[in-house]
Amino acid sequence: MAGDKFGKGHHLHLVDGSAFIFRAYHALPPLTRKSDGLPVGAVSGFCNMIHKMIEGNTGPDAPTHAAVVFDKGSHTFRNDMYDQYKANRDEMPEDLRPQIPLTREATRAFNLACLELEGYEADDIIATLARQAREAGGRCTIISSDKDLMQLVGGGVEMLDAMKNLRIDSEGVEAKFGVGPDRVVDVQALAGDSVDNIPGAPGIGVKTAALLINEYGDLETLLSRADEIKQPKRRETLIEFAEQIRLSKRLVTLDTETPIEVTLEELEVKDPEPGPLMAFLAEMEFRTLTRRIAEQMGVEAPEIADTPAPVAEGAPEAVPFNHSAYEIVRDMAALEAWIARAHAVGYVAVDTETTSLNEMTADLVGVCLSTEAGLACYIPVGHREGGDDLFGGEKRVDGQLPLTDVLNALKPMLEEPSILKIGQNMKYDAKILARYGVDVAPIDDTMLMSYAMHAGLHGHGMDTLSDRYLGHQPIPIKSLLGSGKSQITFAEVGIADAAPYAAEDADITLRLWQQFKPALHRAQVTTVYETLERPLVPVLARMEMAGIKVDRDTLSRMSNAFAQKMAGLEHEIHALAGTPFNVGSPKQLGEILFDQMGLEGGKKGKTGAYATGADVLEDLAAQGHDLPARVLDWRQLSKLKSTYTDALQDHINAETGRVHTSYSIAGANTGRLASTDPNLQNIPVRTEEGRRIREAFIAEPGKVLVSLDYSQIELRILAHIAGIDALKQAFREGQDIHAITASEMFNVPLDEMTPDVRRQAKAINFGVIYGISGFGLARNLRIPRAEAQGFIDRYFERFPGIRDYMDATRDFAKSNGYVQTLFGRKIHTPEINAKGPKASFAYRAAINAPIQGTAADVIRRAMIRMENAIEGCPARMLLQVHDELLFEVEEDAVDDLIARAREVMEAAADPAVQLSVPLTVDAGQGANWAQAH
DNA sequence: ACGCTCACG
DNA sequence: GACGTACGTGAGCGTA
Repeated sequence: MAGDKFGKGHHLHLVDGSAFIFRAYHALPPLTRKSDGLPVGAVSGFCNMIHKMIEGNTGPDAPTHAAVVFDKGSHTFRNDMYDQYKANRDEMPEDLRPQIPLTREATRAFNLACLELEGYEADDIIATLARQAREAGGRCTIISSDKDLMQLVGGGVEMLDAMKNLRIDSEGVEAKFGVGPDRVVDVQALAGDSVDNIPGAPGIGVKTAALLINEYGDLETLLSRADEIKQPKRRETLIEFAEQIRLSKRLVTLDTETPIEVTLEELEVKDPEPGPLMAFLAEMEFRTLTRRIAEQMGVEAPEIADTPAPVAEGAPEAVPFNHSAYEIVRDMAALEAWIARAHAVGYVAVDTETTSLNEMTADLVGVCLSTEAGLACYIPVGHREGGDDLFGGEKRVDGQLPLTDVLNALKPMLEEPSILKIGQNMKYDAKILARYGVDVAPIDDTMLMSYAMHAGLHGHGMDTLSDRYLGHQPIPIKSLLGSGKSQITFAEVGIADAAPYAAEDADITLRLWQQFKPALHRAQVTTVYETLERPLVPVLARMEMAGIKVDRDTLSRMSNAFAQKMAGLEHEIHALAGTPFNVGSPKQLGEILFDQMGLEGGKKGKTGAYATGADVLEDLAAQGHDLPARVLDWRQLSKLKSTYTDALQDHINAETGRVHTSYSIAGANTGRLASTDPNLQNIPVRTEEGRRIREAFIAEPGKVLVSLDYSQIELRILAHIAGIDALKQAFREGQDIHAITASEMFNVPLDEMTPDVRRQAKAINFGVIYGISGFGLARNLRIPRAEAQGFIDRYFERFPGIRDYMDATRDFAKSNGYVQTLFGRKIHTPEINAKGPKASFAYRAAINAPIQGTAADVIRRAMIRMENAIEGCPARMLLQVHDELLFEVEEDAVDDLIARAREVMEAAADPAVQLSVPLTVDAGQGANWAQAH
């Protein structure tokens, strides 16, 4: 019979592989491979199920042909029909994702045909093959319990629930749906399916649907005669939702004509070959299964090492760096070859070279790709002759492909969902390419991988990472561009010099990725990377590109006013000093105050200069000295003018009229973002004079700025983490948290609370978040140290949970070298076991990091979900200021935006973390940021 | 390049 | 018992 055409007497088994995987994943604990921590629980379960199935395939029902069928990709033709199809499905768990390709390998290792088809679900392939088997006169058994497949039963096709070992034939289907297999889709179309998000007819379930179909024969007859139905509700539903029901039917109906390129004859059952199967099982390190199958096959089980592989930190690279091996791409054939390489391996490291570090204005000069360690190319597109002539007519260097040709060729690859684009600080490259109409996705980012694994240990720039993890020092960019005044742009660097530098960056990035990818699992920060780092990249890129409108005239007027006031103050200060000096020089000011004028309390810092900080000057001013008081005023104005009203004007983009900040994702150790060029996270707000600078941040005509900020988020997180019932209750009841603290500490009833007592309690609450010390609190409250210590003692007495939290956090940091946020972010504290003041710093940072970091995680989650949540609302998210999000919204959509954004922010911890305190969000709106805040 | 000062959360 | 401190950032300025 072997080799015969499939037909009578043959029996095809079709396994719903994707269902196997999910069942295996959920049934088993999260096993990991011992040598490197790769998650393999689902693969293990999958192999056991396949093995068990093969073992049981004896006797008259044994298959002559078989295949395991998988879903491929998440987008199918059904999504084109209905964008909500399966839209309520959760994302695939992060530790399952890397196991998916391994299950394909497992299938092949068992010598089973492995089928999948882009754009189709496994069910469609199964439907197609089952139809072919039936038409050929053979039998077919579908190994699955998915009711969506029941429409295929009949005419020699049956289903088998492998778990319950239950065969389902036409009668079984009728028992389940109340109709025969041929009418299953009609019933499903009416009943809908919440799991797959099939809408169906509202209020009609399987029972009613079967009743109706049995009465009218089929769905179309039912719908055309819907007006005959007696029950008014039912009648109206069927008439009103007729189209939705028809759509549902199309969604549940399986495609029996998928273009699968395999013949039934090719699916003939073959015995597993010991070689490849043993090799795969051993590679997965499945000890028990390897031994058992080896015994059954009568072969020797391969040896599986029992020790974790050594961590290759700082190990020398396997492939040496060879700059002359990099290719300069100068023709389309070479470019196409590189694109083909990316398609072949499914990933590619990408790096762009540009004329400046400002992504909003930089021009593309070249693109680098790497698909393999040591193998990289440079594609020059924007090199120009240096030293432009008198007419400014810079000439394009010869030997470069036209920019548009290169972009047209690269765009499909850079946007191809099945090719992973790897970058170091990919937000930069993505923004550059976005300006050339390329939407890079999906991405991985070695900087963010390092941040997830190594926050607190070292920086995450390419040079640091290359040195540390590849033992290689990259070519310094300075050697190409020079520095200072004579610095040139990358466009002016000769292609021959540029290529090794540029291609090397892609090579390094790829090598780092190869090393970091498995290390991410070992460090158990995959979820942090996948949910808190990587998805933030496109969100921030869009915020930065949106920018915020800043009114130059407002700033300019303020600058002039500040300049006038400063001149007056400067005059007074010089008069008071009796001599002109540079008020902006702390050194000169210190000498004037403490040497010349002989004021008390001059303290020199480590550089030998007097300290003249605001606290020092305030003390002197409080003693009645005018000069330091004037200097304080002058300094405030000077700060506002130079840092804000002047500098901000230089950041207004000529094309957009807006200011585009850049957020560093891996800048702050705790998970907070940092804003640079310019920093829009420290625009003044605390003093009235400074606050007015926010009036220059405005909405476009017809739009409004809306600010939403978390109320007391860090204290709420502290109350949750440390489990302080009194504080948690106060938050639940929406009470004044500082007043409650004061009341508890000083035994003052709430209605007798004075502002001063409340202020002290507030300082203590914040002190706790910062890793409180008597010295620090004393300085902040300007009270004697002993008194401050007394406050702290009383606070710990009243809220012993705080002390427990601090002790537990310190102990954890000491034994693990890091602390964690509620979402699993790790912040390393390498100096916690040092001696001296360093340890004190590390201790306080360790106390603070889980609280600040958890708050940072929360708002990151909100930002990542925000774009979906406000879709359709004419609004854009512009800025993040740690606990605040600023939006620009069309006037008539303000209330809608506030409602939606608030909902996302308040629920941002769910479902990963169930906070025992509510998160609440305050909202404001106005024509400018001062009003909105 | 580095420290000081000060803006924010 | 002494040490030197509130946590996390970035920018502009003066000084070396």
